[in-house]
Amino acid sequence: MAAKRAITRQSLPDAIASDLRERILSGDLAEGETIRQEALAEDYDVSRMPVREALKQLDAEGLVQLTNNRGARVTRHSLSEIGEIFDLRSLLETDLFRRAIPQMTQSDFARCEQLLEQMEASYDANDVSRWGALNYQYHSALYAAANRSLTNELLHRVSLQSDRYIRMHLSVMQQREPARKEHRELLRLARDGQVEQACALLSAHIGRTKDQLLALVAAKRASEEAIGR
Amino acid sequence: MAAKRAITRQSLPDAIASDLRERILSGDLAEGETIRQEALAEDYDVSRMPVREALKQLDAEGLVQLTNNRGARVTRHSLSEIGEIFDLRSLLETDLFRRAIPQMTQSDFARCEQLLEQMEASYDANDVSRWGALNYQYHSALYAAANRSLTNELLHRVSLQSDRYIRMHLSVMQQREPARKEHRELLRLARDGQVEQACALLSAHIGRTKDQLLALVAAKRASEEAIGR
DNA sequence: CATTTGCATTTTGGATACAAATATCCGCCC
DNA sequence: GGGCGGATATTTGTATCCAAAATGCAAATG
Repeated sequence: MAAKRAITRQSLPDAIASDLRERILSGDLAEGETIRQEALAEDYDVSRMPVREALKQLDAEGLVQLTNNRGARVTRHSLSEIGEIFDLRSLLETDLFRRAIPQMTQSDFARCEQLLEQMEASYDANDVSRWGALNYQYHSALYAAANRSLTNELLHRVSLQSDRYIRMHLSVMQQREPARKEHRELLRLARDGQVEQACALLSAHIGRTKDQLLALVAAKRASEEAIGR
Repeated sequence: MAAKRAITRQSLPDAIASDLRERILSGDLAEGETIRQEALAEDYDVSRMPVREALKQLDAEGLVQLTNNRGARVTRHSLSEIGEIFDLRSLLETDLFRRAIPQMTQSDFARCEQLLEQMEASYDANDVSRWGALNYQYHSALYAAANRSLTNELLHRVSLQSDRYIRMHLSVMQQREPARKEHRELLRLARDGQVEQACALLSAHIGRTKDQLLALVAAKRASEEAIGR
């Protein structure tokens, strides 16, 4: 069997969870879709047990919803929940950024710079999945100096959710140039130690993404609704 | 249709997870302690499988740490991490409170009032476990009007962690009267719609708890250290 | 003809059994 | 005498099997 790809260092449930996560984030598994354990087990050529643990993990991450004897569904967020996700990102990220800026060193700046370039490259190449990962890494690098592992972990969870919707619509988002500029500007303000301006820009950046995305998701759902009936 | 009389008896893993959670929060399972699946399975008179799922869930909640073939350990936070936990609470709770206050209705206030009384009663009765639950419920009730389920969920996770340390030291905390007053004051400010003052007080309240607790935990660890060597 | 009840199928939940991985301990070599 | 390596024992991870729960369908009854 191919696809087995000895990730042997990672436990089987974790490997499966990673793959499922990617499938959900990429939209391969759609919102609301029910997941049958047995089918997955067959797909991955393992028994249902590791699949169950993987699902449990994703449930904890909020990507799927596990009901008692009724299996797993890919979570579907309401528009207001999607908005909330971005508000949470804004809240957590500005807090991190505010703490990080005074602690940032040259190597932090260098790493951010590097990620920024990779991110722009992946964007130009239309590699959505890679862009999503890099976008998270870039934001993460901005906050690394804050040295706040728990907050970062929380942010990671939240970002997983927002990534789903960003990636779903990245191709049609008109934010190309503005976002690119904003990302650079964030770094510049951080270098200059302009804490409050930097946080304000970050907040605006996330807020703008939120507004754009909400409009796109709303439109998409409206059209799906229209087809559905 | 009358709201579906929730017969939803919780699944075995959930039940086990609840009990384990309580044991960890109450300090019955100490920090750093290793947990053996088989021992637990025997305790609860079930197979190891539901135990595994329960542990996985607690791992996701951050109460235990699961290493590959080396089993589970009760997580032990550094002092700075404990501080971070309280900072997170402060961040999330002020955000919720700020959003909630303008939306609060008479029934919200009434519910808060009621919980406040129960909380004080349980405190007087030295019922630490009950106090912990009520304290969370009270804070939760203050934020219910914000209608932010995801933020609440995140807060719940974070609060689980802080509860551990609060309950560990509640008996020796000298915050009895000040805290009681602050809790009442929070409600009064909310009633009066004094958003910023209320949030400032909330932040100060959590900050004070943090400082007190950090001192107590530091002292406890120092003495344990001294005995240990 | 509609509604309800019972049966069958499907799907998840849990237990036992077996395999893999890790830690421990003893003997051996340096 | 101390450190290293291998065998054993303990513990975790995975698979298969059986039981219980839910859904859908069909038949019977009003």
